[in-house]
Amino acid sequence: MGTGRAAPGDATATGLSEPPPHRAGAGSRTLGRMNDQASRRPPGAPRRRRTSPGDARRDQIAAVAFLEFSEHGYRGASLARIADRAGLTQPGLLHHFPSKAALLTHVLDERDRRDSERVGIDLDAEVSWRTLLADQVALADYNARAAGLVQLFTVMSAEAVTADHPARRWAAERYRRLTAHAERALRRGVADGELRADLDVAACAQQIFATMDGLQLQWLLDPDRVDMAAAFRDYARQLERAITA
Amino acid sequence: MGTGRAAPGDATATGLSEPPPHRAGAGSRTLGRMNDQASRRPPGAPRRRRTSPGDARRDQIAAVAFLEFSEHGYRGASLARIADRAGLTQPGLLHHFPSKAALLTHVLDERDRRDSERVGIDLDAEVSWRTLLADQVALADYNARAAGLVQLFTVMSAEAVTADHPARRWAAERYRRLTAHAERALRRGVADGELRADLDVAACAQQIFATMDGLQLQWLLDPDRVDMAAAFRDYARQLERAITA
DNA sequence: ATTATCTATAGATCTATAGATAATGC
DNA sequence: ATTATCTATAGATCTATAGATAATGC
Repeated sequence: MGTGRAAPGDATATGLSEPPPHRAGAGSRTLGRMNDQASRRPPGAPRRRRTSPGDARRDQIAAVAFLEFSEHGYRGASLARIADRAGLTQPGLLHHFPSKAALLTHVLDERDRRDSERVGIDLDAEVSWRTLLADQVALADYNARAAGLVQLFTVMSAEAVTADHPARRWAAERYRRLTAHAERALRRGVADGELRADLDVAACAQQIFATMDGLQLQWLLDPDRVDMAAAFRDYARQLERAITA
Repeated sequence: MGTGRAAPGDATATGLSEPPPHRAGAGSRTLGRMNDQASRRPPGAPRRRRTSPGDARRDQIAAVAFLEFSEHGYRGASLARIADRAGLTQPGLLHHFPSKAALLTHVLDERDRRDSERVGIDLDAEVSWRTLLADQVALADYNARAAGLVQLFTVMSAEAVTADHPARRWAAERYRRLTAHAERALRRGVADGELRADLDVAACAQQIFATMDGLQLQWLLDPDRVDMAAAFRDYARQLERAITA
């Protein structure tokens, strides 16, 4: 917060080295990380032990960056402030990540990767439409206790539509994966005769995540007025009533 | 775009002096504008004609600012660039608006005010639940042809949750008005026996605007894949099926 | 007299690079 | 030898203010 150098343990002390957990839709293991050169070893380089001191530092920086990006957005975030909170100088930070954009994509990819492990949602799995809805309801419950994570995704997704934003591809790709997953589940429900034959599968898939994300936004703006988890649960019930054959 | 001074007619030439139209929920006439000191005359000052040259300049600046804020967000927008596109210098711009934050709140308030005239939605009117849904469906159709306006609202609403954002109050207040309007309509439907007695009115009201805004975001990120108007129309049909008694 | 606009500038930022120095790992 | 970190700094920004000059309105 101040201008002075923070103690190295700063982020950890605030409980930030392992920030909140999950969020809407989780990530798939297959999508592959974006362009995060800094994390790749040169091909012929000697294989070092799984967790080098450098990796730990990177994780610490990423944990602080997660907070900064969620609190200020990408454009409002400052590398100097992130470095300060992580206990090093701003050029010191850029030794670990080549640029601000690379740091953001690392944070987002890492979130996708970890969240897919933590929450039990695998976007590549084939699930029934009931499982799909139950998973998303459970996710809404979970997210209601992870405001920081919800805020990161909400702010980044919307900021991503602005000009030359480094998260643009990430955001578009994320919705493509989420809706594809939902479409498969809904299509199977139609094929099995459980869901109405005239169901617009694409539109319905888009609605599910639209409702989730829209409720998250209203909740972030006014947590006392909006019970996100309850509202989404109510939506899931309505949806079931409307689409079953 | 370039660094050189733009010709005074620049914004007008690009058709910007009267930017897009409408958007989600429209505004109410009653809410009162935020803190826009620059537009108030000192109490005892001589009343001048309705449209002074200064007001025209303000409108021109606001029209360009509208574009800049929607393209870059509040934090990514630059007063120098806005001034340039409006054909004056950056200190020249600050003669008309005391600060960047004041310029943003003026743009948002002005949008709310004009949109309530342009689109036929009055948030203070008492309407039936069928009218409410029909209005929102019509709005989605309308918005599908007003990407710039949708982008301004989408970006500002989400960016508003970040620390010390000048649109925070605006965004929170807007959802409060929108959901209050919807709740009244739904409550009447329940009272008249047209809607299910066990309907969760608050949750349902939140869902309607959540779905609208969530679809708008997906559409902005991937306009070819997402047919926002169709998806919302589909949602409205499902909702009707689910909530009628 | 008031309003609009300009130049000049203060005072803070910002990201990224260059190059030196210290620490660490085989 | 490699990795981590620092100081110093380039080169662009940014918003906002001070104060001068031009244009406009009664």
